[in-house]
Amino acid sequence: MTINLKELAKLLKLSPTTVSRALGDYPDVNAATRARVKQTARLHGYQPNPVARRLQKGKTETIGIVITPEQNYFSDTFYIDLIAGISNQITLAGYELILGVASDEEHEMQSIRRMVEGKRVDGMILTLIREQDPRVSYLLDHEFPFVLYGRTRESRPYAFVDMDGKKAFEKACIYLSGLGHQRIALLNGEPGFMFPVNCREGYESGHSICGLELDPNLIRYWKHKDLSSSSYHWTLELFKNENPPTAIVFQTEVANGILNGLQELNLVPGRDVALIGYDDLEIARIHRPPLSVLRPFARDAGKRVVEILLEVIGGADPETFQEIRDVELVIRETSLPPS
Amino acid sequence: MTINLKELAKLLKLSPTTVSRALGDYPDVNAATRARVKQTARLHGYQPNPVARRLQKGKTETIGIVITPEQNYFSDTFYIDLIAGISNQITLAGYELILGVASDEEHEMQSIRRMVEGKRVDGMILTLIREQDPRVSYLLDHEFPFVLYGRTRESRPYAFVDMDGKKAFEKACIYLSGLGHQRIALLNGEPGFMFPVNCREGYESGHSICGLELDPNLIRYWKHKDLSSSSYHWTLELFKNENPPTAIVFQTEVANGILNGLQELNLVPGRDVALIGYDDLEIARIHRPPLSVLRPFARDAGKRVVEILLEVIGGADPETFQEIRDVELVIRETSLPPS
DNA sequence: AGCTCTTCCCAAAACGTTTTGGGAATGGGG
DNA sequence: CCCCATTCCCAAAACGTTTTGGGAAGAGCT
Repeated sequence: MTINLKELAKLLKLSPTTVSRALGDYPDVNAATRARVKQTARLHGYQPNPVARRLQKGKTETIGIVITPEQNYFSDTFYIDLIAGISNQITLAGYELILGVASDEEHEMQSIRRMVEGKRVDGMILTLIREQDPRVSYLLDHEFPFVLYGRTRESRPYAFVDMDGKKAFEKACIYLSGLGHQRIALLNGEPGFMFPVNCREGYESGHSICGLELDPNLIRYWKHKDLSSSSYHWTLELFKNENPPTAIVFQTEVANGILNGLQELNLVPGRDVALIGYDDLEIARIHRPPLSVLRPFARDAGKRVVEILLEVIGGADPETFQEIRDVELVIRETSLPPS
Repeated sequence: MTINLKELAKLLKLSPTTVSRALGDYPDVNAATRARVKQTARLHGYQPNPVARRLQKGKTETIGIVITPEQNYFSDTFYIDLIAGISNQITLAGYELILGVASDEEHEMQSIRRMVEGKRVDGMILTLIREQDPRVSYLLDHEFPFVLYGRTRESRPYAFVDMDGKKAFEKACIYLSGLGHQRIALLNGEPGFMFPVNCREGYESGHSICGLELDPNLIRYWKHKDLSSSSYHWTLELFKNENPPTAIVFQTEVANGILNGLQELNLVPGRDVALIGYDDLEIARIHRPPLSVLRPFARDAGKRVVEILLEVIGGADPETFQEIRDVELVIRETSLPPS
């Protein structure tokens, strides 16, 4: 049904070589023949067989990503946007995106090994980065091209795109402090991951910039595994404090837990407690009152990750691609002065 | 760094043919040599280059799926489980899953054409099926292997795995009717998709079984595009009715909108209005009170979809693979008798 | 010894591209 | 008229497998 190069060449009374080179816009083929080739190629809907092409080129033209839903990926629509951005850009480059799904760290590593050692991909994208991340060491050890969405603690140079979580939480604290809040709680992500580390740094530097006192009782960590129940739990705990917070900063993915907690306590978001979440998820927009948020641009970041990965695959120095992107503070109705 | 077949053969002082056949467990190679081959293959970490293998075999050993986040895929964790199940089974079979992300129907079709006509996959999996689905016609026209997760209106035979949405909503209505509810509302999915059609059928047959009267005012449709706001809106509308419902059945993905609506109206879920959602999403479990739900098993369904697709790719008759799976009714705290 | 049957192995072809390394015309300059 | 560029094309090799179609050696039988 579908035509291949040899048949197309026979049709055109040309050699496969010339047809291939015509389609590849090589300069050593006559403009007229090139046009003729392209014309009939289009006519017959010829598309080079990607498998044959990959074998010859020694490239898979494929990049891999492994997700771990159990670690609460997709309930966070932020990651969907990221993957959408990645996928778009990959398609634009004529590449393929292969997806692995792993239930835990062990399977995740297994999936990566399969892709890398099985020569199934030319490069990898990593997300949900941990402070000590075995995936990063593995890929560095194997000198395999990769880009992180996020950062890790690793002395060897590598490419990454990350959101400036530190500055984001700094901004939030400064803004809240400006409104008069003095007791700001941080409901932070699971320890072990890198992002919460940055959040905490920003939280602390924000406090120090504004001359606010840090109270360890106001910092709590939820768990990926039971996102909502742990954030609910810690919200209740925060207000058992003899000197409870007047504001909370957090990642929007746990908004539900926090809001449930506040409702339980008969505290009205915005009026009784100021809230600023990181990530502009749907819940932030549809909640009454709508939540103030810190907004990263995931789709754009996904695009950038792919651009960089393709450069790295092409042999560019990873160290030259380390981008930390700004995050916007969007004021809605849950960031008012303390009552 | 990695060894290939020819090198391995040279090491073993055997021909590539024999090595290949030894690894492939062909009977025409001596048991002792087979063992020796496998041993050294393992020792050197030999893995056949999948690209070369695919070229020779004329199979991509890859299957494709295209998702449309804008049509609210992943915010519904049900689909994550589905993809997880699919991915697991695909990996088990030694296949690859390539993922396309499309923003609308046009790009979706484009992505499918690329996979099919570009010979990038051996088969496709389709989800979020519409009543008239151009993807299905396209694949049937091209005699390309595929399996639907869901059903469509199409006279030609095809393979599918679907949840019994009809029986699910029938069950829900019968249960509610048994509790004494007489005014049951249906907040249904977007028209044009097949699933809501089944839901409605079940809703209606449930009513007819119980001898309940159908009131068209109690059936409303939300939109994928603004899931939460449209379901919020229709919840408010339902109670403007002079004879408002005492129960609502719906898809759990719109639970947030409904719960917000009820809160606005000062109606307590469970006490003032009974609720049964389709899909056991996290929100159903963490909400106070926890929501009664209809629970399909997505992970298992994903596994089955892949099994069937591999059969169909292998040449099996698609018509013999049409599975409609039961859905369990899980009673929690929002399905009490009317007050 | 001659014949057939197993058993075990292999050379060569094939999959569909792209790349390499020319080579045959043509045209222009001397 | 000869030589050298330039232009345009192509045959063959290569990518790394699997499959095809034997073939050699040895065993068993008459």
